[in-house]
Amino acid sequence: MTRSEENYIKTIFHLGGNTATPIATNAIAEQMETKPSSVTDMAKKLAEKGLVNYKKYQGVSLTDFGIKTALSIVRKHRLWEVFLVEKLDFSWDEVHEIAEQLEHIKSEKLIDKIDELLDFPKYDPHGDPIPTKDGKFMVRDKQLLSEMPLKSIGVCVGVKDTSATFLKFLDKNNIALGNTIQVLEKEDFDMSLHIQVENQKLNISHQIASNLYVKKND
Amino acid sequence: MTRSEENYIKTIFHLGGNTATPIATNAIAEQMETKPSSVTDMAKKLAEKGLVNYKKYQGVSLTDFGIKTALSIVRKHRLWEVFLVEKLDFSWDEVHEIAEQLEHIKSEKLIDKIDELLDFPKYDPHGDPIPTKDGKFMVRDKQLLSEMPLKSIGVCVGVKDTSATFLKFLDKNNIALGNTIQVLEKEDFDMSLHIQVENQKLNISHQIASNLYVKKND
DNA sequence: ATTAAAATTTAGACAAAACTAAAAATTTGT
DNA sequence: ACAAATTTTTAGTTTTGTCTAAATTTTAAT
Repeated sequence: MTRSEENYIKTIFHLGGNTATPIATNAIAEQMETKPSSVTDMAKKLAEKGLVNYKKYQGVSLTDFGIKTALSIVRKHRLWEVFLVEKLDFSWDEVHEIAEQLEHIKSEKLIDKIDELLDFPKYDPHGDPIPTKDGKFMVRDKQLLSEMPLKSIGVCVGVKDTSATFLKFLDKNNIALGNTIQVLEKEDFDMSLHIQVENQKLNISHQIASNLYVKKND
Repeated sequence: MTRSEENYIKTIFHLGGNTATPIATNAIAEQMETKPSSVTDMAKKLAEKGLVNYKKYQGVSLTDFGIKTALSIVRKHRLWEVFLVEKLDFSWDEVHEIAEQLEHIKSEKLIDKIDELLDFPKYDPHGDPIPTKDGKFMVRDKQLLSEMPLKSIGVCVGVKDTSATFLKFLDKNNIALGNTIQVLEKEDFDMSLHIQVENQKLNISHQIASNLYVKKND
């Protein structure tokens, strides 16, 4: 697998191509900041190799083999992120770009050793689950903060947007994974929220709330 | 810098192109298992970028900038090797291939953090010096075991050949860096040596002896 | 049900990095 | 010194992954 092939597989996976729903050429192109025609070319190549299902004009979806491959790349990416944060003191907004490179390192043994060194973490620094060696991963029951009912209390368990700007915003406002969050008020006008994070009350926009995952207390 | 450019720079450095002596196109091609014509192409490109001195039919040598670049790659390679051995329990015969990939990861901060995590090692697992961030490195006063005078005693400080087969041979014979070695006898016929390594006496061929570096006791 | 708009594919081109085969320059042997 | 051998370069081709522009198919709207 070339680096480029791996990036396509990963993108299709993230766009949901692991289900039966095929992903549109355009959607892949947009996500990868490339042209639709390039996607078509690669779709043919990946179909040839048995990684994706592809029929002209019908979009692209991953085969079982493609999903297995995607999970292996995602596993590497997320384990490297944990490594960077836990062992090298990187902050959660710095690790994505570096992990984008490290995920392509070819050595089964290396990533298994990293996994072991980190004591087999289940989640990455952004709260995303890390697939195991055999491709299984925890699907945590979580919901967007924006969808939590009024007064409900939960624990912040992940972010949807992992861009440095969003993560830095959270840092600045002392919102971190593991924090307890309660929805105190919802503003009908702009859908902004008044929330309490640990001992601090603050207002956040709908856009912020719809990028934070919370596990509701039962 | 592309991965390919980096590999050329590194090869030229290892062939001694850091000195004023230019390296022959053929030598580079042979080392890299590529064709001389490919080397010519790349030489032009690297000269264009100010990394090498190149005049037709005159061979290739690194510019100051090229040397700086080479040292940065070598630094990364060797630090990753130490990391693999010290933190992930790889053996010294497994790390080269993986480090060949890791050395191309682009992040100054990453390699500096790895350096720090390892407590700024001076040598890699094969005894080769690790350049510092600013490109300086220790040149240890060492000599080949094959050139040691009879009866002299030294400490094993490095290997010339870093192939897995050679390193495994050393493991099998309990020869490791840091061991004290004495030359007990030299066989004129085949230049083989009778040596004592720590508490063990053994015979080694000239080929083995000429791939082991020793620091002579003063 | 057509037609307009949008999405997708095809065809042809390009850059990087490699190759082969042929040409040119350098080195070597006598 | 000069022919032969070797080394190096040039010229032209290939592969991978990308692009643009044009053609085609699908989707949406009236």
